[in-house]
Amino acid sequence: MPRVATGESSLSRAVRVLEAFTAEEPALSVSEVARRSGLHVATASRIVGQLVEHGLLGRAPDRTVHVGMRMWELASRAAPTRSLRDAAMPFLEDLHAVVGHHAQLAVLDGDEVIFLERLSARDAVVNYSRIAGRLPLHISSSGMVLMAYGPPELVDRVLARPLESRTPATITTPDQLRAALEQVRRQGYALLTGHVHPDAAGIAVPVRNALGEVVAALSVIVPHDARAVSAVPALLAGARGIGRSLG
Amino acid sequence: MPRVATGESSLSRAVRVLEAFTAEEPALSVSEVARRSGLHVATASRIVGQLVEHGLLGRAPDRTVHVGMRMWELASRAAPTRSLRDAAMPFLEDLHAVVGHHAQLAVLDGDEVIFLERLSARDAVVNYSRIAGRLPLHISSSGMVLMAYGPPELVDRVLARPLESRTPATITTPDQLRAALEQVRRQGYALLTGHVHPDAAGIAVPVRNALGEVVAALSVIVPHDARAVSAVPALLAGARGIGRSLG
DNA sequence: AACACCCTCTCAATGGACGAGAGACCGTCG
DNA sequence: CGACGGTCTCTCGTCCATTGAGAGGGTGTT
Repeated sequence: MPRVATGESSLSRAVRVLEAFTAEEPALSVSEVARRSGLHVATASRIVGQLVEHGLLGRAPDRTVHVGMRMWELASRAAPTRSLRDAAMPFLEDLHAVVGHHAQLAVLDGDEVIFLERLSARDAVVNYSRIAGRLPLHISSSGMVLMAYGPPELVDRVLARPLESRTPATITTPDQLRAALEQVRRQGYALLTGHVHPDAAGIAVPVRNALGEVVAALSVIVPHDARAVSAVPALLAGARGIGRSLG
Repeated sequence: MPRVATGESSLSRAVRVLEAFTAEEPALSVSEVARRSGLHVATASRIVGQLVEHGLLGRAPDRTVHVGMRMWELASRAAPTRSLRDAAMPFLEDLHAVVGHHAQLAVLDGDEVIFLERLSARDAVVNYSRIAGRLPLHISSSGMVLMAYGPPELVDRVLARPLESRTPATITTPDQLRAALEQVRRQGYALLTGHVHPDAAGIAVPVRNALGEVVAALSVIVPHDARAVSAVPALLAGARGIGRSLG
């Protein structure tokens, strides 16, 4: 198309532009967008201009660009997990009210957990997960549940790459992982203490639909102490409620 | 570009494809996408294919297409209203727990209300609003609040077009609207009974940031009876809390 | 078997997208 | 002040990605 052939569709470039925006830096200059997306500044400027026209991006008075309302609207109104979220919300609220701290709903996407919803108390322990945020499967209790009840080849894929370590407590060897998954299946829940953060414990249970398939993980993050495990019954009850609501 | 000139950017076509998906019909065939977006089937097929490759759309085993996880992820992780939603969530939960039925957070977008979040009880009265759904300003209590405290020209723009009517109680004349807005400003809250649905009452209050600017509306939908107005203090308290959290 | 869909591939033609460069603008520093 | 480094957008010639028609293969219904 230009002097230098690229062999790439113009739609890909637009997606690269959209991918430049993160939770940490939701507002970028055009130059910054160009840098992150690896596009020529003029190209980035043009694409950003078009996306702004369509409302997928928005432009602030200081000329910085951010994800637009329309983008959020299009993605949210027809989100693939809308029915799951709707079914889960009341139970997530109850769980949060009873257990406090963080209550979360997560699903499997690719070989990672993605968090659909999170309710947090103001004085809660630290939590690195965010809504629409991802974590490696072996780092989070939700991920352990999804792995334990997921397709067998999933574990193989996860083990095909080195297990990223975040804290000294992180599972790092295949044997540890397989043993931990076996324990999850035996217990019916996953309890990870200090795997994300030294002072936090994550507890997750599977959410099953009417067919008994595990479609999500319901979890809480609480302080790492002896009472942590007492959240399990509330989690199990919530997961059953969600499953029933899924119809 | 082809035999027939269009004068339209190819990115526009991709956006048209994305806009084909709605909350009512989140899964479409390629032909249906083509019909809704006004594109040639071959073109729709190609664009859908590309969007699926990038994860913005997903394809089910039955070949129908739906909005993809990645689309939701990109839109949600850097959503323009993320900080507002995060600040509001705890108060929305409390409000919902106390008042029951529906508790909602909405902002102004264009000349419409768009709902950012909604917590609903299982046995709640009907409610037509959805998350990422829109309503005309004069139809919802949230819209009335946003109009009452919004820029003056907003009311003019709304009145420039005929006021759509949903139920016999809907405000339909400019005089009614201006009087109602004046009342909202006097009272500090908007109470709409039977404007969305005969048996439902909507009550909304403004959410102000540290500068005193109205940035959102906090509202509840409750059964239309004498106790409805008793939700006002809880709403006002919640709105103040959200404003303080916005920092 | 005929029909009515559906989807994707191929194809030639062409117009929209490309990157370089220039110009406009801003704020800062010496 | 003027030079400078930074931003962003516009123009422009080149040219390849994009386009719609049509074909071909598939599926499900009549």
